[in-house]
Amino acid sequence: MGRHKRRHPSRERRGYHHGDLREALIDAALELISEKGPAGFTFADAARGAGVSPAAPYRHFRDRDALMADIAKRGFQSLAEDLDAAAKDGSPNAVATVERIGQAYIDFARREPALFSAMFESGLTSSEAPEVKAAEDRAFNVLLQACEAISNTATAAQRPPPMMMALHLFSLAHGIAALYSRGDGSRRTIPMSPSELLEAAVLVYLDGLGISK
Amino acid sequence: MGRHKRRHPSRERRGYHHGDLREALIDAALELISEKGPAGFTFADAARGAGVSPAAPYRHFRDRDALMADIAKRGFQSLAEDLDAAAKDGSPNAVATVERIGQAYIDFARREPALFSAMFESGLTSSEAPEVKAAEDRAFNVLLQACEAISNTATAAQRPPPMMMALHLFSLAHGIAALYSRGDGSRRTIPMSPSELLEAAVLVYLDGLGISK
DNA sequence: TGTACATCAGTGAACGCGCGTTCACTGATGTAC
DNA sequence: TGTACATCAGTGAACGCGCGTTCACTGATGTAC
Repeated sequence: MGRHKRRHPSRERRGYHHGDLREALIDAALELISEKGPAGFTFADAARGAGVSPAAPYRHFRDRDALMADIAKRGFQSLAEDLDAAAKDGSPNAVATVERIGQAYIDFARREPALFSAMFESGLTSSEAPEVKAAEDRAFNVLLQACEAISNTATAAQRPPPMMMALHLFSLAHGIAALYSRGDGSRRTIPMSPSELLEAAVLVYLDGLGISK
Repeated sequence: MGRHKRRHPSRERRGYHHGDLREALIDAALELISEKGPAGFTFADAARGAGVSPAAPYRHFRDRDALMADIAKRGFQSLAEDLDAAAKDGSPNAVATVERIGQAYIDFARREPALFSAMFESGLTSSEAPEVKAAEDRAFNVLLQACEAISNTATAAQRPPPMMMALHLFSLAHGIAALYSRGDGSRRTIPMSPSELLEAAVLVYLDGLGISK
């Protein structure tokens, strides 16, 4: 795979020092997650993938869980950036903005299945990894703000609670992403594209709230 | 936890033969999954949990994956039964039926987090485990049939495609279940109950399709 | 009812293996003067 | 520019451990006659 961006794609290991082992370990771990799932690799595997001795990772991460937490945190940061870019991209109107955010969400799962499973299926709890939780909250808030914008433009009589809207849309996008969009072996096939499925769902949902383009 | 039903709760191991080791291994595995996630136990752990030697499980399962697949299959069978019971329970009208099916889905995730993660996050692919896929399809079809019933009662002009409806509602319920309802450490907290969240979402969605009670 | 035998479902010892982790070490790099 | 030294980021050997898996075995159970 190696589809995720590497910081130094052309840098080869030459000499005693690696140069950027931290990044190399993360890349190696993501590659292994792509192949065998979030539980499918060991600390020693990551070291091997980065071409260093099994003791080297301890210079950068306390243990395997710390490496996983770092990956999950980066995943949520990257997702937050994607959602934010979608939120700011053009914006003919608030409904289109919400649509784009949802599409960015399922697209992220398609492009980065290893990050996606590290974020949601690695068994980290938010109390163990508060930084991960913070990054996740940032991603959610992009959607929440878009929902607030919609709510504010609605007539007072039918103004939907933004938090509820955001939770509904987040759940919907997450469900489609996890079941039908993720770009790995656990994706289920359906007789339409995940993108079309999401688009239709969001339109129906917003229509149900009395909001239309 | 051991909250799942045991076949022989009172049967103690006494003597050379276990009596029902297959069930005991599954129970032990679910307990371990509850504690440490779907990747958090070994074949030997399951044997220990059932109180037998590490070689004993080989009489009943080819390997750890076979045990996991059996658990996932039972999970989907159990889910299908729950959804089916919800579909047949009372049914004042089709909308209420769909509501009950959704509630049964998130309730399953709450009650059986170990099964839920074994079903969706164990890394089994449908090609590796066709029986698991078949059981999952049975669960989905309960929802699909309820959607067909709704679609048939709608006026011809606004008759929604049942498959699309079912995929939307399944995704929504799955997203809420996975993020907010599951009864284990990876549940996120939100300022309302998952049940209320789902109820509101289904009502809004069906309203968007032009369907109301 | 008794006996001989087949089958089933366990045991427990053994094996090779790879893991996580530590340790004293050393090569490479940066910096003060 | 050169040199001495501190720090950094690796090595590689070692350890104890538990895993997956196999094997010949044996206790328990069922059945034919």
